[in-house]
Amino acid sequence: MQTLTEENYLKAILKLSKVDDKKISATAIAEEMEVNAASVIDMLKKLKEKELIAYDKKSGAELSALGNKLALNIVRKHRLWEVFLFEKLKYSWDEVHEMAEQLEHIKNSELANRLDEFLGFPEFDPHGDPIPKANGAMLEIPKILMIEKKIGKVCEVVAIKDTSVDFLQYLKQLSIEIGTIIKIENKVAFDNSFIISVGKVKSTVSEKFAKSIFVKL
Amino acid sequence: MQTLTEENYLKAILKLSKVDDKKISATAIAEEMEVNAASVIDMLKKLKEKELIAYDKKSGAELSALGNKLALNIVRKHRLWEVFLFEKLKYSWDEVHEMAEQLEHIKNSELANRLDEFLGFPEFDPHGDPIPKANGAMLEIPKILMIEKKIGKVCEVVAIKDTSVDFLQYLKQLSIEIGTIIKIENKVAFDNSFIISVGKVKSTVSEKFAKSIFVKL
DNA sequence: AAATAAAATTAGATTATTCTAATTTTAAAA
DNA sequence: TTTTAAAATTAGAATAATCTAATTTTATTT
Repeated sequence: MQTLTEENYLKAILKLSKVDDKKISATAIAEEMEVNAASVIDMLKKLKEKELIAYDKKSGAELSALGNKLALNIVRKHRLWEVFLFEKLKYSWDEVHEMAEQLEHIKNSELANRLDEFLGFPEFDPHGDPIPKANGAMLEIPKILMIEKKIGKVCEVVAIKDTSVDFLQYLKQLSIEIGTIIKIENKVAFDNSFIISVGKVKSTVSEKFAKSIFVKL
Repeated sequence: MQTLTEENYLKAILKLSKVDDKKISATAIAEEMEVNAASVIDMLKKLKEKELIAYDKKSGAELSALGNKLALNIVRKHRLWEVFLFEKLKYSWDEVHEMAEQLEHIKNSELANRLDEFLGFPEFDPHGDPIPKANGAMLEIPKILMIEKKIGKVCEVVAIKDTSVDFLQYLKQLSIEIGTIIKIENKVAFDNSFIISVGKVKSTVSEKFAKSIFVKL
């Protein structure tokens, strides 16, 4: 059985392993989790002891088969709870993450599956991220960052890369949600900002914005 | 903000305050929570510091107005989550308590009310215990222990006093749940056991059993 | 290769909660 | 009232997770 803290480390390592192929250093984990690198080293030792990860300073941290399974299951629970909060309790998408961070650690071997069934086996969470199945399978849909889209293209929002409350609230203000159709009206060469239209409303958004949102390929 | 542990102490003190008018001693709390009395003393100091309880060895522990409110809210969340697990996720009543012990500590100011609304404002949890309202009000229905009922009486189960997994599973086996009608067929003077019938099935149950189940007054 | 920067690690301290093993208080019984 | 038992308390240690402040390794630049 893992503690809540161990689970959070496993989740962070899983997350970092998806970003790119860079080695997962203690420093990277420390930054991701906003803790001190010294704390990370201690925990990596512990997780290695428990055979949930492999770790040496040369190649960094890597989840073992078991560690990967556990981490995926936490992500599964996190995203299922998000769907519950969003669909059933009518929370907005900028509110669900924080609660799901707590709910994902509730222990019961059947809970994820019961919740999954109750929710009608959803494929995606409210931010468009795929929900891992019980066996760890995850449906990935072809998507690219909005920044890759050319001027004049019309695209559909399928996922949000930056799920911070600030960004999600900004999106809500712009009436952008999963499924929204956005047209790339123009790009400003000066600062790489984008002029987009959502319905009949035109807005100018930053380069950072265009890198934070996924659209259908 | 209270830690999970502090919340559990408050809950225990609330529970003990309902049992009878005996003073709530450190020892009583230690027994209820299955921890060492020394640990209890430390925590009582802390809760007193935070003005969540009053405590001195002479009169024991007592919840402050704030402490009472917090404790009631935990009970409220516990029982609402139990209803969710029972009604929506189809867990059986002997399974819900343990998960609700975890879920009751999820932090979000609106959560209890959202859950309450989603569940249709239930009055009782799966064990027949009343669910405190947002303002702390709690509907108590007139009930007595089955042991008080005379031979020949027919009574309706309205709540379970002993909600241990062992007892709940035993009840499930006897097809007894909230709302079940039980007839007191006879009592055995020798050991105070009860001969009861549930539907067409007669069973003999112990005195302990008859003291562990509430029926409508 | 020497200098510098970045990353990893160790040592030692801190906080929250718990424990055991005394010790002190209080209450109950003889 | 002395004795005994129960309850409360203190002191000191343990565990999990964290931190700061070195120190050591490794990598990068000149």
